[in-house]
Amino acid sequence: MIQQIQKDFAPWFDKLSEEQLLKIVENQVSLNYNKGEILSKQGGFASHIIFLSEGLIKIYKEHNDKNLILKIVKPGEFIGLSSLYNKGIFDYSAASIDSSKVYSVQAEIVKYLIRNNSDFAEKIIRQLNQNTSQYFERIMSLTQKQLHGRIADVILLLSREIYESDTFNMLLTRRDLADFCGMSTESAIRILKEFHNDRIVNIDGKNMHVISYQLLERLSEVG
Amino acid sequence: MIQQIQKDFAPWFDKLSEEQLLKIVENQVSLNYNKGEILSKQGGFASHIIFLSEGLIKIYKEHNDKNLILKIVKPGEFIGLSSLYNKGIFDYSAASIDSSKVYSVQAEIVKYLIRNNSDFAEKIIRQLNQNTSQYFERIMSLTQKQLHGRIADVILLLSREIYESDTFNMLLTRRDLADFCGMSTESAIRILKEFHNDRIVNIDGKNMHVISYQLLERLSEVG
DNA sequence: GAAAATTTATGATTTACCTCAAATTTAGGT
DNA sequence: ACCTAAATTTGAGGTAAATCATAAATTTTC
Repeated sequence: MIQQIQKDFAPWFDKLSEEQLLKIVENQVSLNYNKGEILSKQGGFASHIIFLSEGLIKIYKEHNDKNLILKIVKPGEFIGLSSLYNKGIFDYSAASIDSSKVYSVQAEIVKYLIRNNSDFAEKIIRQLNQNTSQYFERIMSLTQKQLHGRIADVILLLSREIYESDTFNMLLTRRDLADFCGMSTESAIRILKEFHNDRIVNIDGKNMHVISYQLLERLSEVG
Repeated sequence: MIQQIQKDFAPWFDKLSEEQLLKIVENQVSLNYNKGEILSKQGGFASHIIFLSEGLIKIYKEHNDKNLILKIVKPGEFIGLSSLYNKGIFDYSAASIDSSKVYSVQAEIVKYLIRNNSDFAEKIIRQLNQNTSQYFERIMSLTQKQLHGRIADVILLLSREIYESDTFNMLLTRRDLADFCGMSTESAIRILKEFHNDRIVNIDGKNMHVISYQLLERLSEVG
């Protein structure tokens, strides 16, 4: 059990003491989620930090029936870090896109580690800043680019950051894609088809193959 | 000198050792900026963290001739924290809205403090998460609300967070306001005038007086 | 394996907002 | 105080994208 956690968490916890590692093991629970299941709800108590071991999670904000997907989280990342010290309330919801395996660790333990292990604290700050940098990119994409640029951005993100391949099953529905890009589902569908017809990507259902990164980048650049 | 810094930075540095405080004093420089002057440029080296002592700063991203103001920073906050550990590059620009006084501290010193003072590290994380929470609100405002809701949001922000009064000189130009709300300058002007005519706010040049928070909140809510 | 529900798809219509243009006011520099 | 540049304002026209409507295809459920 300890070995498994050490392995999954490796880059995060390699500098922990035996005692600190034990504290985690004792205050953690392993959970499995099916596709579509909700891990946390916006406004709910953020008593735990979730570490994603396998699968794919979307974190999103809800506003007047419409959702905006803030981030797609892949294995090796924490979910809920930004709720630490933040009134103990999640300010977003999280749902499983694929069947996922997570470790749920008590937030107090993470705070304890931050206080007692400077290496860990530094890693947390590093991660938070990486997230912020991503959020800035998202803000620019969502507010300064029109539909084509935004769809180009999400395809580039999926290919490079999430699946790390030019061919992948994106799992996300057209609606998810639209919610990620801040547009209507119909618009997302139309532009995907356009990209397909223009031989920028090859799309069959949820299977996607990037034909021209160059064109996608160009679309991303011009907005 | 030390006294002045201790006073200005008080909530941040109250738990520092004499040695740590001295390290800051020795690796810091005090600077004054006039209205309109640029403190840091997107893409430039983030070798320093800026602590705002007096004045008002806007941090913004540049994209194809258009700016998006990410945040208005008021005294007591750091600028550039999110660039720590991040390739040493600022991912946004910062400019003085009012004449401002800042302390510029070497980033390495801040990293040193994070490593050697867990209380400080915790405060940094707390601040970063507070910022992130604000950015989430911004994302929702910018992407899910239409013009009226966004202008309502910025007025509420200025009144409650920045100037903490129902009557204030907002200093920001109409263009700044538009850049904050992700809309054209003309649209910002039109909606401000509309709010004025509808007796939601009283506007005379850059002087603003909030008449009805209730209506602003309602506009913010419905988007 | 049929029924129900969700997702994907496409066309027509509407609209919120941008862009352009041109006038007026305000601010900044010598 | 004057001159120039920048900021503010208003109107008209254009358009990107949302919404609405409806249908087909796919997935989920029992």
